[in-house]
Amino acid sequence: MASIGIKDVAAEAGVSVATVSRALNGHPSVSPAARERVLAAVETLGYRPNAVARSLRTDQTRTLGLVISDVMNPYFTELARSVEEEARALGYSVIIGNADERPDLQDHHVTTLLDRRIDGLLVSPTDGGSPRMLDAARAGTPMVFVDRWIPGVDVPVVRSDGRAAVRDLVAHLYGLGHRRLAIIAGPAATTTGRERVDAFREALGAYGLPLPDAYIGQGDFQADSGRRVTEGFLDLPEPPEVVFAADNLMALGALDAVRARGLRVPEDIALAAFDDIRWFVHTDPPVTAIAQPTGDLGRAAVRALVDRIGGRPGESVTLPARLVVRRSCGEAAPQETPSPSPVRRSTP
Amino acid sequence: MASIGIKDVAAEAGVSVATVSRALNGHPSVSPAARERVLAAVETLGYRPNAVARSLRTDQTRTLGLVISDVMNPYFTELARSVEEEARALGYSVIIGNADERPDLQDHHVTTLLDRRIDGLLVSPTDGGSPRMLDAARAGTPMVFVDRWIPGVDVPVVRSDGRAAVRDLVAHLYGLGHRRLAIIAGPAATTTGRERVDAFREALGAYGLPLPDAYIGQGDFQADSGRRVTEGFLDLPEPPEVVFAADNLMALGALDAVRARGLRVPEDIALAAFDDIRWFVHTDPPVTAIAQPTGDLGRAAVRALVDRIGGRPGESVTLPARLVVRRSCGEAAPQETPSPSPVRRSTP
DNA sequence: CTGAAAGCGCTTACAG
DNA sequence: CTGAAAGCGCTTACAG
Repeated sequence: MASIGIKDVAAEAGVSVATVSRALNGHPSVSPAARERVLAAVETLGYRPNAVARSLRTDQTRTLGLVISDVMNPYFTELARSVEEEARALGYSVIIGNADERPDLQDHHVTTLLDRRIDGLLVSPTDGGSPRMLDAARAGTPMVFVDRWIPGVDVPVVRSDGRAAVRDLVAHLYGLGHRRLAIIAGPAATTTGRERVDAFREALGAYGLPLPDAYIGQGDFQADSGRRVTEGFLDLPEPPEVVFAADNLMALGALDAVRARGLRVPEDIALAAFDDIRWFVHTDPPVTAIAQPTGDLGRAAVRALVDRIGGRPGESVTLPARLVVRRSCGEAAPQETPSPSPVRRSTP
Repeated sequence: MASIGIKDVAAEAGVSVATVSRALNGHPSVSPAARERVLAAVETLGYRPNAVARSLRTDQTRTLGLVISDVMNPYFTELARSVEEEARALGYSVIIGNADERPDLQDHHVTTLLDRRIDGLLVSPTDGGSPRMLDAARAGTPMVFVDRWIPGVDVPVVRSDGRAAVRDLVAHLYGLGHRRLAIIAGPAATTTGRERVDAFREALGAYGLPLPDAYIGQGDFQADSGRRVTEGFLDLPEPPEVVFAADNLMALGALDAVRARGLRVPEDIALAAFDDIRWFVHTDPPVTAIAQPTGDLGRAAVRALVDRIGGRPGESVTLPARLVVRRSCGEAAPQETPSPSPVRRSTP
């Protein structure tokens, strides 16, 4: 049952295991004849090198770890996908750890990944970081933060800046006549959780609008919290006219809550969300959202990490997000054509 | 820079590496005193065992490979999540390979996973299977198919049977007065691609309804194909009254196409989908769909695989899917309350 | 260009 | 209960 190894290949080809290894790794000093016999032996035996053994010997696994807050969030799903694509293009595999917004799970995955000796770690921290993660960063484990980061830790950060887009959003809302604006915030332990509130407050300030505590609902980036917070808003003596959800899942929850009360968007209450997803085009009504350049973020993060692994600096990247106006805040937006498809047929 | 190893711990604790290993692996024959000193040394040194070395030695990685057709498909995202959860509960990690419905990518991932010596492979095949995958199955690599499978390969299959739900769907559509029903099919190379068409045809047959070729559009389970096929349907001299998309992504594409033509669902054309997702509650209109017990599938698949790894048989499981009627096929369905939340507050 | 040999960090019979 | 030693499957100086 023992699977066939390099020794079997060597025997079959009539050379030493050293020569087999060299031939397989494209080492220059291998005679064409030897190389040919090795390749033939590999073929007839169906030999496949054992990556575990190779990793132990070379001290590199050609594997990247990606710890994200929540795979079920379409934003992170897309991020994970672009990370895997770029990694594959650069010759790496990626192992995803889903923290589910839980610090304990995040720590579990960081530990597991480190134990497996991944070459580098990409993380979108759920909190301020566990000791294990902080230690790893300090110890020099190649690491980069994506989307969210931990202040004070010397690690490149690849993220998008939503400030300008949030300003655009507030301008849009103000222009529509809305004055009582509320936000469903993400966890204060996350940078994105804090920043989106700050940006929102700042933008409101520019219009002389306040952001009272009652209009800041504490969510956790998951749908249930969006529902709960929205119910709270609706119970207020003076409910807000607009709810801005700091991510798309909480917007889903908000939609649930509004619908459960038999209310309508945007007639009874307007809704906007951070993170754009394809379904927002087809929701009732289509949801105004702030879109991040997700694929670019994932790719840039991988490049930065691979740079670090290679001993190069690894640059931090900040990309702008942009506002996509639809109908959930009132007033008809221009008809949106679905995103163009490469195989799009022109039909009459 | 060499990270600290078992030798360092042994030195610190004043014992041999064998004792350190035994203490750490909970081997019974270790004196309490020795165990204590080892644990203390581990603590002060911050030692973490090297999983790569351990795997080489024990010939097990405690890792499962999961090759799925498309992570961006919410159905598979949820499947992946439940797989990871159950695997973690059983002490395994999982590495996900995203085939993106491409046989070549699927093969890439199967190869990479096998090279890494995962203990078992979970796959939802994109096609009839590459030689590598078939060989692995034949060679006895613990393996189980989830959702899709390959006929003739002796591997347990964990999937859901949608036949009854498709019959319910057709009954629903027929009851609504629809007679011209079309389907956007998945790739014929996949079992689910074929089965859903068969089930649909069979159910139509029970009502004496035909399924003409013109009403079978060939999709690939991705959104663009849903759009393309739907455009084709709409261009027909006699377009169908209902479009049934064999997965949720193609339903998205169908929605795009219908909207781009300025038509409305269900007034101009009805829509139903295989695979239910949370957003279908909030789309315009809410989409009638067939829901699979996704989480149960993922968990059952992991259990079957772990059984195989342990030398046990590993049982095939078939779970029923069920129809969720909403408004996309016409006639108002009863108001749907969002799924109950554990933290749901009762509000006035 | 090629081979013998050491060694990566562990685990585990084998003795004691 | 404990240690010395072999060995998992590779890669890579070191000689030749």
